[in-house]
Amino acid sequence: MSADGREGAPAPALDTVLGKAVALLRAFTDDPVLPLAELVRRTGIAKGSAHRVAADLVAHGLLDKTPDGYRLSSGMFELGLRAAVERSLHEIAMPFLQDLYERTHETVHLGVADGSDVIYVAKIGGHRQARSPSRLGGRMPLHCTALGKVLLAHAAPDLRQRVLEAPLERRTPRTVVAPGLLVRQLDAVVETGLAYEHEESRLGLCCVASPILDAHGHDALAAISVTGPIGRFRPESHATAVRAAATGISTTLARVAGEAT
Amino acid sequence: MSADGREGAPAPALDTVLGKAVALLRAFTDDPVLPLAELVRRTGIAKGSAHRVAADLVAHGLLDKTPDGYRLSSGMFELGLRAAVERSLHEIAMPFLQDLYERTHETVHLGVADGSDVIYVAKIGGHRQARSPSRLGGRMPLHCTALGKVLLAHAAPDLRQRVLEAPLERRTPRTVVAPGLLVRQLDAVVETGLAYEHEESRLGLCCVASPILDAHGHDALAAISVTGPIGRFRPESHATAVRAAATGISTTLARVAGEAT
DNA sequence: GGATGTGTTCCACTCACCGGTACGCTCCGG
DNA sequence: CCGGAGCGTACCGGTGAGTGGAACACATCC
Repeated sequence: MSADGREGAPAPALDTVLGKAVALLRAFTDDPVLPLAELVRRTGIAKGSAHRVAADLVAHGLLDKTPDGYRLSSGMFELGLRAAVERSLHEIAMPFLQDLYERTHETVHLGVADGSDVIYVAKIGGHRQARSPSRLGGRMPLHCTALGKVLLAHAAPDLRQRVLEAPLERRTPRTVVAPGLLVRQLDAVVETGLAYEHEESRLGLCCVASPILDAHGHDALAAISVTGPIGRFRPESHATAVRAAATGISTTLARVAGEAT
Repeated sequence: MSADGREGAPAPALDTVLGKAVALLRAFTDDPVLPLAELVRRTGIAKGSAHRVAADLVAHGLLDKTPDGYRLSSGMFELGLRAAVERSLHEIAMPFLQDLYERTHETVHLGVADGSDVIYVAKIGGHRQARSPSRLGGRMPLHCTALGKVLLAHAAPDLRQRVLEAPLERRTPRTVVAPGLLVRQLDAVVETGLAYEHEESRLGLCCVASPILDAHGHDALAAISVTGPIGRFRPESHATAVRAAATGISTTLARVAGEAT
């Protein structure tokens, strides 16, 4: 990561044990295994403390200790999967994503917005899947993926504005970095219920996405997309299928949960 | 040696902040949202402390506070998905599970052993899926599922012995609760690389499973299964497909990671 | 050989954490 | 209308868990 725009971490707060613990857990972004020194560097916790807290986390089964560092344990994995909102979304969406995959045989994504990023909640792909930069639980900037553009288009006005005002990071030569162009695209997304991406996050990849809306049809709870290599994959030809799946999930979700939000 | 120490009863240790925090997080087993009083009841933490720690967890983005209680947040979900081992297993296995689903159109599971339970790491199912008792991140006893029997059959001798010595919980009239019979089944599993379940965890459901073995072909890192309703689903007819997928995952896994455990 | 990066242990200070106690609230049945 | 039960929240003095700097042991690499 570089200079980040992390909204999900409002306050590090390492003056308390809990703060340190969370900071340590949050330090695992891309690299799967981190040595103690790297943890100290990323979190700014004193070496002695980091050592002890990390050991405690291992004792509690949230971290594993390996010969060359620490890593998030399977206990952590298990805990995360119990998260209520994401789980019900996941369960309801899965059959639809499944259908979509069978129809297209390309990589299918389910993502939610967090801050100015999209988080990948589910990913379905076969052996010949396009080498997409997405990982389960991973993040990508909103503005450079189809999934993100859908979420951004339906986002609260202040988030949309904040993203547009900040400099748009260029991921590839084709990434949309002109705010004006992006705004026009977003408006089109709201209009059509579809967003496209042409090699804007990774060269060789393109993508269609559609929003999963709440019961009122206003806010986007999540979004789904289909991704494929630029050669064999024509996003337009799967647009209707993606949109159909998205509305299917939306209505099912609305039917199941008439109470939460 | 990978023989882990994780017991079915994870030591809470609530004499430290971190212990309390973990205890609170671990309290979320089945119910998605728990009121403070219930948390106090389950963990045994003093009300005052529970209140404060829970509030801290909310501040750190690991819990959400709703009108009627707390729940694991999406931040927790995100964190969990970053767990190294499970993620790479998940990513590698996914295409194979996908194939399996397309071939069978029945519910496909990927699970790992933890203590005397199996934890479901992945679950693929369509709209018409059998109402299985499994949930993503959920647990079931090893002895009453096909997935569990596979894992148990390849488990370290002491775990196997420990499970067999303890009384085997009866889930349905057909659950195998006789240790002698279970031993014979487990031996057959090692022999054939396949385990079956006939309405042993839930009436109306049956299941085939096969192990994902490590590079040496001894220990089971995980297992996969196909589950279907007793009426239309004949587990034997999918046995070879399941086993083929399992060995496919095993070899791919061995090829990718020659270093980690 | 020193210089640099690690992980680990030790220990006296101190402030974050503790939990009993008390208060306000909403829902009950009487 | 009122008591009581169960809930969430707030307060606060005492104290021991947590702190982090310093010192140590071990691998590398010039």
